[in-house]
Amino acid sequence: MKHKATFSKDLLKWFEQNKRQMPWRETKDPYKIWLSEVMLQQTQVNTVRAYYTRFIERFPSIDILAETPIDDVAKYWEGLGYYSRIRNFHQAIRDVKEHYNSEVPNDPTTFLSLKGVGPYTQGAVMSIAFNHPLPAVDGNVYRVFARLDNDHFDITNSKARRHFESKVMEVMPEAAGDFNEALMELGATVCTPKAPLCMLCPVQSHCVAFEEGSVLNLPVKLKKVKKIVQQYKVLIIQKDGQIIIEQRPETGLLASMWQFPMFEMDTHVSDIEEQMDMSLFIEDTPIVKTKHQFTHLEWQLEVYIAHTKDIIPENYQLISVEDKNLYNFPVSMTKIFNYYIDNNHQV
DNA sequence: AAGGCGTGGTA
DNA sequence: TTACCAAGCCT
Repeated sequence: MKHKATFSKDLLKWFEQNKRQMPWRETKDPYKIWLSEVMLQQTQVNTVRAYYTRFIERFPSIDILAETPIDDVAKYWEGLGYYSRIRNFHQAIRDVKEHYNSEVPNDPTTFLSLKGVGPYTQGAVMSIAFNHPLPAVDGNVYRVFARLDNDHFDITNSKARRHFESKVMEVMPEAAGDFNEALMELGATVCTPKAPLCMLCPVQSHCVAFEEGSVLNLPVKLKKVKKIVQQYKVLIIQKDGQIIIEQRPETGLLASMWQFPMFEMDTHVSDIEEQMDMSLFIEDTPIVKTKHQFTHLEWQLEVYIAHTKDIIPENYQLISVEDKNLYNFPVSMTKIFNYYIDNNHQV
């Protein structure tokens, strides 16, 4: 970010003048602030408002909540989603009554140990209620700092939270709670994911992504692609002291590379013989089972020794083990080849 | 450490 | 319709 020295002051000034009214901003009660933070996890402000008000009217204090059975409490969470939140919160509140004299612990480490309190909730409650100088990094903060610093760090990476926490701490002012709230408020109302209001942004002059025109590309969030599992039988077919290989198609996965003939796991021997136009004797048990990982899929391979006396069709190649360096094999096949040699399965 | 957990809103 | 997003945490 640019002008690091004045960033926090500019943001706080904007927040003073633009913060939205919310029920939980009308109190300094740590219990109520905590409740609001739990409700706001993965849930938008407009959804939370009504739930928060009803909940606090019914359970205005830690003692009252702690003394109510969980099933009665859970009724006040119906429709809000992520229901483990209320079970964990209720358990935590009972712990607070039991072990901390019904007062929210004014100690970040103790507070973090409570059920349902993670790094975000710890930072948010401790800074807003007690002004501890801790970061409270949520999705908004990822986005705001990724843009301020034109930072292309992948936010799905497990190291992302710590990465952005350190950025927050570099500019953390004395008013920690207000600053954390201001960052989230900015992300929720101005520095939004799809249609950010950069022309209204109070820290536009600090924003490198705005300068570079990369705002809409940030933050970087790599797509999670489900790995497809493919299971194959791999045949090492022996004939007259040599073995059979084939070349893969010119396009696609492992284009034009060589491999042992392989067939989907549930292919019957008769179908294999028909496809290869050869008669085969395939041994009953695989000599080895291996896995091979690609970016987007996984091969699970069972390797079988087979024998034939037939003429080899033209689309196959009969080679000697010593000639394997003359052909281009992917790692998966090289491993099988080496296993085959090292374990004396040769003819 | 990657997946599961809920619901409502938006493009 | 589908995909993605929204103040995360637990296992």
